[in-house]
Amino acid sequence: MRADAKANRNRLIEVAREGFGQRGLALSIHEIARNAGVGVGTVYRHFPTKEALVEAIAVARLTSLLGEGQARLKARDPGTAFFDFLALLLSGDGSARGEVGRIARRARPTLTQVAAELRSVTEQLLQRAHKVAAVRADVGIEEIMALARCVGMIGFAEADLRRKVWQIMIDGLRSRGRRRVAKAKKRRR
Amino acid sequence: MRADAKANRNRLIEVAREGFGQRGLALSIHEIARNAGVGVGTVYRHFPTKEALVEAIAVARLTSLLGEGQARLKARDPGTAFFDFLALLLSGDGSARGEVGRIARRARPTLTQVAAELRSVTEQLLQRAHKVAAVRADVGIEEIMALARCVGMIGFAEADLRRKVWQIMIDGLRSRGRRRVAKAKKRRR
Amino acid sequence: MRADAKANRNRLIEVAREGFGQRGLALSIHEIARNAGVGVGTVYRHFPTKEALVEAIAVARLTSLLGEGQARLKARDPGTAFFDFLALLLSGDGSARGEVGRIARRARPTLTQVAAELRSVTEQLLQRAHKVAAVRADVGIEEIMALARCVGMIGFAEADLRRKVWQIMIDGLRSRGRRRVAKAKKRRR
Amino acid sequence: MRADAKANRNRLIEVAREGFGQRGLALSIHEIARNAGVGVGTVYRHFPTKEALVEAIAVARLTSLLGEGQARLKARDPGTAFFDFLALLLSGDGSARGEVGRIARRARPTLTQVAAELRSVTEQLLQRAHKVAAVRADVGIEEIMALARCVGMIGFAEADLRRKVWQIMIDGLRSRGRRRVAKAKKRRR
DNA sequence: GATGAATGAGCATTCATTCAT
DNA sequence: AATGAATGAATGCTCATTCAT
Repeated sequence: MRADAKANRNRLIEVAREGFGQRGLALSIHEIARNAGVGVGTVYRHFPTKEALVEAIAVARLTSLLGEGQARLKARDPGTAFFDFLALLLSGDGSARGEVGRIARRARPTLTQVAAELRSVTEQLLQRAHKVAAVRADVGIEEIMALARCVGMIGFAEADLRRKVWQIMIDGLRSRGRRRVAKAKKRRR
Repeated sequence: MRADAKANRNRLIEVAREGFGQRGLALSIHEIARNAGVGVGTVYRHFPTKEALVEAIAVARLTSLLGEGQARLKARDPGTAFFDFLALLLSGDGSARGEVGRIARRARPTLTQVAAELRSVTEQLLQRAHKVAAVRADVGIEEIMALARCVGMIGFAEADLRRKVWQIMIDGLRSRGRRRVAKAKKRRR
Repeated sequence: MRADAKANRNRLIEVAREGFGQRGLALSIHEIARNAGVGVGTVYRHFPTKEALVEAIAVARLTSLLGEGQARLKARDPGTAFFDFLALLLSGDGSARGEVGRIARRARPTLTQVAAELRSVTEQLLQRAHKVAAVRADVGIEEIMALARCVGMIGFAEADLRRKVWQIMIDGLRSRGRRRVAKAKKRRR
Repeated sequence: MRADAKANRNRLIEVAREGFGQRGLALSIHEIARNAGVGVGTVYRHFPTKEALVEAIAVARLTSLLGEGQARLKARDPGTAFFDFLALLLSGDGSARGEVGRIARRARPTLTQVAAELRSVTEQLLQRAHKVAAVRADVGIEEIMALARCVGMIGFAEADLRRKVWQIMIDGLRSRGRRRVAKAKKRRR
């Protein structure tokens, strides 16, 4: 039954992530339970409070991003590595949006820890990209994190908006020589 | 009496806008009433539902922006006019954030109407700026509106994040010749 | 409508007192509301938490006892005055029983204040009774309050038990000369 | 395996008795299970419902008292025997308090049976004490049982109150000749 | 017009109980 | 026999909305 429980837990995180992405924190635990096909008690067995569930979602997402980032630290082309990773960073589904994000950002040891590591990896990727002049020289880690958080606030239902903003941002970050190429690609879309 | 009622209405919009900006939709009508110094009944006299109040806030904000935009249509320098207006567009206080924005965006005739007009004015300003090459040629009205909505989602409490993102965006929109200047200014900050 | 509200408040205290007396803290606010013929919201309008309602009940009861005690301070016969008052003190309906009492006794300014005054009045009545040797000399205020609290824990549904214990206690408190008379009366029952 | 099960059962009764004494019926089965170092399922294997557990606790306690009482039926000094037994009767830990007692008192064959036997033994001890005039003549079995139940309602956390009331009661029950001695002892405390 | 008392649906959370492993 | 995951009814409490004054 361990396996079943684990499956339930993952199912819940998945269902809740989608739900929060679409409807924000207003989504009730009852509805999450219904969508996941379990009773409310099961949700509470896995996550003692709604906030704990939100945190679990955030930790899962950041941990996954962290893995992706670390994998790219050894890539041949630092520019590609950075921009590919950035695409992932900006591809959130809005589950971090608004109040959800605010809760998630309340000092929660695990989350804070993972967030710090993620930032660190991002910074390393950025520095490597800077070295080959793939990124505008005047853009630092602060700017990158700010953009990521900003885009993260765009909701699930607005995938189009998200993609557009994200394209503009990435495009704006490339250093000039590169940008021309990027624009060319974009035009061809 | 009319004057009193009108004053109450404006007072309510103002108080509610601030409140929603800081605390999101979780802010209750009771608290809004208390902060405005009236009874709940009075809030409901002016706005039949909470959503109606949210819409009124959005309409008030967009109407004000619309006025600012129209005034800038006759400006001498289309570049300055556009970027000044953009600054206003991006200076929201986060009252459109998250759930608030979602409600406001539900098809509501008045709001839709004002939003369309605002978009039209913005487009005109953008075109005028394009003519003098003040803005990157590959940026269209869609991109501008997307950026504005995205930044609008950043909450009140995160003014710093907002300013940073906004600076990066505006900077990224200038056409190359101009940008150098902008960057120079920014560096000196 | 002030009057209606006041009536509702009193009705609620009355209904809740009876209910808690019979069923203890397990009685839900929903049931109290139903018994009082109002919605739950109305209960919460008058008492912000369940504990506040419990406190209100206790304060009402102690305040009433306080009045009775003060009125008896000027009585001609201190013995009769004391024992009559004691009868009131011991006539609680069990609403202070068990957990209810424990909550009520948690440091709550108003309640603590009234309780202190009640104790003071009881002490004065006891001292006056001591002067005419109506009460056993070795019984102090501590003993009286202990007995009162103890009897207060007997539930509503056990009025018989309450009366019996109470009779034994009062009887045991009289000084010897008096007791004989009391016993005689009791025998005649 | 039988032995294990038996040990578990006793462990549960012990743990639950303590817990209920301190926290009342609010104590959950989960916590009892945790404190006893078993799973909830094991609790339910031994006691089909929470009420059954409460009853088992009461039966255990009364059975133990019954044994003590029977042992004292042959004592040389009926007065000492009676008052010693009374001390045990009044020394409950409050696990019968409030709601717990109410549940236990709901007609439950086993419990009712044991309670009747306990009452019978107590009555015999009382009668023997009456014969040597150790107890006030006007006190019957009803009074004794009433006092015992009353004191039993005083909670664990209020050991002082319990001891005080208990002292007063026992003191009040002695016949006059004896009481003087008792009082003397008490004074010396 | 304004007020605030009343309403009750809805929410997060708890916990006795069941049952697959 | 024991375990603990799952269930869902029930509870305290909030809040948008209505309506008598």
